[in-house]
Amino acid sequence: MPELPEVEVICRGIRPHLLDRTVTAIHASGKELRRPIPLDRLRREMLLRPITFVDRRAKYLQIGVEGGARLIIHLGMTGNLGFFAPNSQAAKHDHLRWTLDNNSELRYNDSRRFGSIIMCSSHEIADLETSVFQTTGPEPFSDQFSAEYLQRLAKGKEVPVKVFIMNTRVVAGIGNIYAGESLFRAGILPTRKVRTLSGKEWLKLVTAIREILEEAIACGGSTISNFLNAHQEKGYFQVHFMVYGRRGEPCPTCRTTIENLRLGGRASYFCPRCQR
DNA sequence: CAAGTTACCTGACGGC
DNA sequence: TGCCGTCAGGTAACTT
Repeated sequence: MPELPEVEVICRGIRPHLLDRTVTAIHASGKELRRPIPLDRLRREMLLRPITFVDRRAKYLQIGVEGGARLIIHLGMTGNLGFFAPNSQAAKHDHLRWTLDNNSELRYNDSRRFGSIIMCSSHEIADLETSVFQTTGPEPFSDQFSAEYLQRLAKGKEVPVKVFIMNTRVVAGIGNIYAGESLFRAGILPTRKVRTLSGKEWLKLVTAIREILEEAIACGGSTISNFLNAHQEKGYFQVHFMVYGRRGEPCPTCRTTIENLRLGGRASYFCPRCQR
């Protein structure tokens, strides 16, 4: 489900409800996610400690508590976090619930269970960049993410550009939808081998990625089937999709029929005329 | 090493 | 109505 914009929208939605509150109880469904939920650790590190920050890094949410411990959540394909009133009915696939000191609840729901819940103690925080985030590349809005950086990394490589920008080691937060939409805006075919892109093309791509992500965040993310923000509201960036899911439809720019193929196992949509 | 494939899991949808 | 195959917003562990 969530790429960078959706995770950012969730982050902004839950932050005001969490800051300066404390967690008074934690309940789990008993089902495993990618890995077992470390329930004892969560209780030991989080309970009764005021929450000091709520942030996003790549597609991870980070919730810090006083004393330095940090909860790190990845939503996988179908994970979501929401805020709920006291005593409201739990839904199917709610796998983790944090009760706050005002009795409201933060809930983690994930039907496919590809997400992960990681609890870091205060003395594990210093090593985060070489542990949890070891395979996580620069943020797309950081100075480190530039045309020069991409061109250097791409040198001599045969990978299709869409697969390259979806590689979390190359850049954080870009998944299948926003990779495809960014390539359309940059006028670059998803199949292009990265060693063939010019500096000018890399710059167009960096700019397109930043614009698309910003616009998607401003729209509250994209709701394809079930993404909802922390207050169970839909995003609406999906109405701005130029190519994603539009096989057989006319290109919004030139009316050429949108095509579709599989790259790295993922559906990839493009306009064969606007993208070269 | 790089590049391609598979596995993890549930649910929605289309064809028959 | 139901059964079956295919696909889905991610990532890492495999294989080649």
